[in-house]
Amino acid sequence: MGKIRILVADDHAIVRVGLVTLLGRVPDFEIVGEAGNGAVAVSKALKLAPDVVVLDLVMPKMDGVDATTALHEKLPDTKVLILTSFGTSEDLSRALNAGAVGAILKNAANSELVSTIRRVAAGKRTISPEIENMLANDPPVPELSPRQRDILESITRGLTNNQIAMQFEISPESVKTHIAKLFEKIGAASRSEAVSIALRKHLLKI
Amino acid sequence: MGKIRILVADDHAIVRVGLVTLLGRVPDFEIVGEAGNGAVAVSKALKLAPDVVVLDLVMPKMDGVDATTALHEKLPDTKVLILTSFGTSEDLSRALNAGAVGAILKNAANSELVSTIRRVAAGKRTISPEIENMLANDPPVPELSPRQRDILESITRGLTNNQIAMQFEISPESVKTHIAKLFEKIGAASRSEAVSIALRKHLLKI
DNA sequence: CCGCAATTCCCCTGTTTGGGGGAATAGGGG
DNA sequence: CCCCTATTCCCCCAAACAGGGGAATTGCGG
Repeated sequence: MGKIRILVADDHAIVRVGLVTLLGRVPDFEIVGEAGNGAVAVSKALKLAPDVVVLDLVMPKMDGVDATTALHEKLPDTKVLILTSFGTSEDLSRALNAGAVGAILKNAANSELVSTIRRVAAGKRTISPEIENMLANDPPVPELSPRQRDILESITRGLTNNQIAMQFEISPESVKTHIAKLFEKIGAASRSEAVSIALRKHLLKI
Repeated sequence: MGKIRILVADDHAIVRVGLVTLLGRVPDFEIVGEAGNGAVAVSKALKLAPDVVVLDLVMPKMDGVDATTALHEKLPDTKVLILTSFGTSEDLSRALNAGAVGAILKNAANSELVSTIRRVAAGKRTISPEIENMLANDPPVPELSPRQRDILESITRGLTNNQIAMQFEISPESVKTHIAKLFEKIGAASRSEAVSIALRKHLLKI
């Protein structure tokens, strides 16, 4: 009867202490390592081959989504559990598509976290009801094309169509076309609304 | 030689476990209570009269700024330390103006947190260098008037001047005036930039 | 190979915006 | 009492924007 070997990754030392303390009290759990960012999490996971990696979504160096992608590819048997303080449907669905087995909010009760880790270790996809709800009520917008992301980013900085055209060395007409398709994709009727959606849904890495 | 009596308030159980574990290991610290939101923090503080209240900035029921205001008014001898995961200059400066004695980021090293609590307990204003830096490089924008907030909120929802005028039953000309002054205040040149600043700086309670 | 999305460019048109000016009333602070 | 802000409203005008249409190229996936 082996213990469930766990690696925790969170950029906040206090959260790591909390996780280690909490999970360390569970008899069949064993914390095998800690990481303060996604890159360290991946490299430690490669050495330790834990059963479960508990990953924060927002971290410096490498975020939770990219870390999930890397872990899923290199360690298919290691289960990823996303532990996030809020996050949008976009973030969560990207992490789940990247191969995360579970997702839970940081304000979850301690017992819920423990049972979720047990389920995730067993390979059972486990999404907390709050997150399930979020994904259902606020479905993620379709992925943006690179150009659309560029232009959305420029709009967010307050640039005009002509300035954007100059920045990317394309005609203002093309900018207008990109913006029209972008609006349609994200469901915006104006640039202001587009900025609002972009920032609220974390459509940009800012 | 009394111990430093501490109340911790954070909506994440894991963070509270981390704080209790970490601070519990310090001989002259004593955790006298925990709270999961600002309202509970204030009511517990009133009963316990702790030396230091460690307050998260973002919490349900009552946020860190409002809790700081209440604590500063009712318990002038209790020192408030803001413990935030990110936060903007606006949030931090409001908390400090509300009477917080210190502010530190959640990604601070554990030893730094301990020494900061000791300094705060002694009444020494202690702002972590990162936060000091943030306040210096990104000074908070002046407070908005109620009407300006209303209109900024409407702009963020993507409404046009005419729609905003109808919503508040004023003329479109007045809307234009408010927007012009708003732009000047927050340093925006267009509505898109205004939305960007509003959301980034947490100018709206959204 | 065919379709579809992405990317680029063009036309026209009406609406919206932002900047400039001014002005009146009310209210808070020095 | 005077100043400054907030609030409301008015004028004019050039620039920017959104929506409608069309069209060409590339490249990917079925």
